[in-house]
Amino acid sequence: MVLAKHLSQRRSVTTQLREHGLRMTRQRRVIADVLQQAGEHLDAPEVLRRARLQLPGLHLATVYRALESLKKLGIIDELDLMHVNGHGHYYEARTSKDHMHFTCQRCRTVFEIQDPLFETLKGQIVSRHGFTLRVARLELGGYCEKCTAKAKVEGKKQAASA
Amino acid sequence: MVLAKHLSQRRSVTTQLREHGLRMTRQRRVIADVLQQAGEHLDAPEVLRRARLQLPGLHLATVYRALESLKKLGIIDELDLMHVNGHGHYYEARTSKDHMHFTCQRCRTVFEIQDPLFETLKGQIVSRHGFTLRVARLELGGYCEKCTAKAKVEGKKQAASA
DNA sequence: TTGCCATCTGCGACCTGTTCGCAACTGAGT
DNA sequence: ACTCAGTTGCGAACAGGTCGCAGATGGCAA
Repeated sequence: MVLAKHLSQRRSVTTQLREHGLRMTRQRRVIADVLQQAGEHLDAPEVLRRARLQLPGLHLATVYRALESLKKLGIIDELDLMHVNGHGHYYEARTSKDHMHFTCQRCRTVFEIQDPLFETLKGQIVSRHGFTLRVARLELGGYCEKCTAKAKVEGKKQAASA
Repeated sequence: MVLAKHLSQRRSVTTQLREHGLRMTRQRRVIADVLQQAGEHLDAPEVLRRARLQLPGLHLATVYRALESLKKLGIIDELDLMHVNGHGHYYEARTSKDHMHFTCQRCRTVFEIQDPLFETLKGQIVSRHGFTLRVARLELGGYCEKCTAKAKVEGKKQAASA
């Protein structure tokens, strides 16, 4: 099942690449696989690290070039995750259901959120403005439930000691 | 009217800074004013250029430090605008009504979009997950209405010549 | 199956956007 | 006015990402 899924996705990636005059190379295949199997958002160095398990000579520049191509084809999405760790970017394979990302600015956990209202909102924007939508990125930042509680406790301590 | 608005906002900025142990300096005041008067999203070098009209010796590093402080206080927001021009960031003063940004990846025009559904969606996320929401950034990319039409024409040309 | 060539890769140098360390300066409380 | 923690200008440094090039390789045609 999982294999079949990957094969079918791979074939479609190959086709999509060809439609844009691009080739399916070993490097691009491995990089796309890494992202599809990860499920999670990875940064470029992490993609490199994982891809090198299968392709030891792979270079970071190639990873960036592949990510760029896959992004243009809409196969992967680029995220910032509120820049909680430097100014780098994160990448993840696009799935059928688009989701949002909430990043806790205290513990740095990233939560993936789905809400049908997101689809509704996107649809409304497209139909109202006549846009062709290719990417939609909703990123949220703040405190997660746990950290909201912890921050409240700390706030009281600080107030008491003052 | 405009002046009064600025004065009131400035006082509140000063207060907010003080609550965090920060001072209202000439530099921060000018930088905050530039952003509030611009209305539009500006990148750091553009903020520097405009602020230097009032404060010629201002340094880019100071601009970055001020933007960082104002961002932490929630007075301004940081945007990527789909990185249509390099990897820099854009900044804008936060207003009462949060809005979304659609960037045309062909002509690079940025459209600001408001939709009450955005507020609803944010509210729903907060209430469902117990998050404390501090920043919400919805960035969209694709083709604007004009460019969608142009791309269609070009697509036909290409198909005909092939 | 081989040959061909446009596309792609590894590599290191490079570039852009942002941050840092430090000495001098300054806002704002007393 | 005095004080001093917080701030600034400055240049050097840093991180993330891009580029140019020479050699390798996909994948089409014969």
